[in-house]
Amino acid sequence: MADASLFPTSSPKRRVRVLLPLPVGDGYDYTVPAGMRLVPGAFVRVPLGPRQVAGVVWALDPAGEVADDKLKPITAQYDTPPLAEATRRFVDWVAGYTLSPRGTVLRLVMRAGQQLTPPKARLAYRLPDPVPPGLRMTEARARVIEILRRQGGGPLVAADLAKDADVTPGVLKGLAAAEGLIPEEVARDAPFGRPDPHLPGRALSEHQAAAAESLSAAVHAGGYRAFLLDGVTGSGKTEVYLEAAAAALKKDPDAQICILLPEIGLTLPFLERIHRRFGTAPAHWHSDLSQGTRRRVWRGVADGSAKVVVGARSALFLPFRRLALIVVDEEHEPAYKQHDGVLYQARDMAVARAAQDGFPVLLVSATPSLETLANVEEGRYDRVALAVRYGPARLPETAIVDMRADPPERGQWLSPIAIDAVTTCLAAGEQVLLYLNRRGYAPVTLCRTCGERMTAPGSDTWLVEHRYSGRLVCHHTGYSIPKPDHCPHCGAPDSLTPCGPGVERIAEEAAARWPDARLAILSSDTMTAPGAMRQTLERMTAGEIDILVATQAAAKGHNFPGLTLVVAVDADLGLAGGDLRAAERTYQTLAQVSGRAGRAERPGRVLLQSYQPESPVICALAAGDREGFTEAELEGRAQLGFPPFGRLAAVILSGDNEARLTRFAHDLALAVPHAEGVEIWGPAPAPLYRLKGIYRQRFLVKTGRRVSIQAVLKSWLGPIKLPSGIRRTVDIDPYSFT
DNA sequence: AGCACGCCGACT
DNA sequence: GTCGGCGTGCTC
Repeated sequence: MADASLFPTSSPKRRVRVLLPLPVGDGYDYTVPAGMRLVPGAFVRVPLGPRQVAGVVWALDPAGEVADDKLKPITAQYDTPPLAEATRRFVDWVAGYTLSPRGTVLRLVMRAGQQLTPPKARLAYRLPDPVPPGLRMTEARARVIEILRRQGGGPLVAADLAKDADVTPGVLKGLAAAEGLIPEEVARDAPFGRPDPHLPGRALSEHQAAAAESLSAAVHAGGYRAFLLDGVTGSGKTEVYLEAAAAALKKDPDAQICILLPEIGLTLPFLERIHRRFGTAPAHWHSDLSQGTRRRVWRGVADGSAKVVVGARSALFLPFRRLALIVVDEEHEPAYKQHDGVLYQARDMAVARAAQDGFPVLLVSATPSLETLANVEEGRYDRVALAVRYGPARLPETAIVDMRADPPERGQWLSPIAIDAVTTCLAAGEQVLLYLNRRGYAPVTLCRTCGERMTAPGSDTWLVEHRYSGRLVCHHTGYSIPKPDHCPHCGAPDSLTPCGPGVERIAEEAAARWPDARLAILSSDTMTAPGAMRQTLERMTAGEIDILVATQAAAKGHNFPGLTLVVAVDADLGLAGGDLRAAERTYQTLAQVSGRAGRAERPGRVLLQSYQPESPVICALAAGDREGFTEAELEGRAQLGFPPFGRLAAVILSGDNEARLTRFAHDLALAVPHAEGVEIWGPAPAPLYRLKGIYRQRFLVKTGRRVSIQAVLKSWLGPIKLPSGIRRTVDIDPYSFT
């Protein structure tokens, strides 16, 4: 028998649970190599099959079912600060709520993966203190030392220092050799500035000051509270919530603040506004940042040096250390709903995060969502109202044009009343916005000879004519073809006819009617060049455009001082279709578009062209009666038990084999649970039943508000194995139903 | 998510 | 006879 002392009994290896940013659920167990000290939240590199992946230590000494001898050791630990406990708890909660594997939620936090490797170090120089007295001085050396002095002694990156002092790198090397400079490696990334909450903000109106005061008080008191900051366009909501952010920073200089915006709201002017308020540029985050910026922001948030973070919905999943306030601007925007991967509603997740961590959350909108209004009514959220427009601007006057009584000429879309209004407006040298939320020339193309409706191959989607590019385009699949001369179905020549209007067609009509007016189209697809959209918006602001024909790309947050007339070409658009939120969304969009008119001294005018002028949405808009509209909508939803009075989830099954898909959907229907407060409808063909050769069947699940819809779904779907070739997605709180 | 293993069509 | 298509399944 061997001497035991030669073979030291290895103490049982320590085991940790590592969550990986992969759809492998709860992660795997690994052993900890000797000498490695780990805390929960530590970022580590681990072997996974043949490769190495980054993950996060989720638990120390987990109760592991996997045998010890199967465990591999952790490869290395990253220098990144550990993921804060609050952020880990948030990942767990989101996974549970959205019924997604934890790993996929962690993937949202870890993003591209390269954040973990520190940026390349660069050579920098610092001034010794004191500067050695015997140092031989030259003019060049004096300039170098002067620049460093002004920067508090450095360190400054060598390349920048040489450029600023107008010296060659040799001068720096020589100085360093003479010990007049101390070389140092610094991280390449520019550090984030410390925001100064004490800078004077913009002067606030009485209303703004009062609102800012109540929000700041809540921030100061600490603890969870949800607010709706409710005010019409132009009432100065941004200034108010920036004061709340300042209050959070005054209370705790290490606090972090997350300001969420729809992607489209992340404009340079907005960022500059925040820069001015805090004296330093905020960190900003969205889906197509460059790799380097992404890493800089991610690391800045992780180490706590980025204090004010402005970003699109995914910013909510940054690795915050000390989140103290979340602002969700334009909270009603459907853009907060994530549509692939983990399906989440960022606004709702933000509220959950605030509740978990115990800090305030501000939802901001001129046209709040019904969910939020219901929460206000039931006392869960506090409403802070900003009723009065800041400055000289006034609310526009809104009128309905009954298109049945005042129809446009055949083949045209502007009614005589609207035409008169535009003509008058142009004569006065003022600007007009013709709003139609439809890209392209015509939404439908059909053959006059055989009646064939042009669709994308393998899909039920229509091809939209774009005259601008001379193509027929599918807005859902991206498919596009040059517009054919002959009907592809019956071969008849010159038989394809555009049906209905898009912005291009309205622009054509306007150009013919007002040939002298300067006209521009604003929609996402006429703006292919980067910056083209911004350029058009700037020209509009500068008064270089008389008539802007625009989709909702123009609806958001821009200020056009010369704009006095908005015509909603088809105010009914969006009301059709069985979408639960159609009316709400129509109301919000049209209200936002209306808000574009008359922001300057002149009062604005809004014309809503409608074929159903008695519909509640149109009437409420014309009367400016948000309360009335809200009441009616909420009443309708309450009767149906729809959100916010019940919970809703969609289960979508998809696959390329139609028969097998349908069969499986019916099998699933047989297993539907029958329980109090649970209703499941389906299967039914989902909207866009066939898309790129993939068929989709849908179930809708509705439960009472007290029922855990997640538990219902788990017990129903959990035991049923998915056959191959069929995919299943579960969407809690579905928005578009598509 | 990767990556390997595994079972059926067109080719050096 | 192989090369390779991507369906299926596994990674502590």
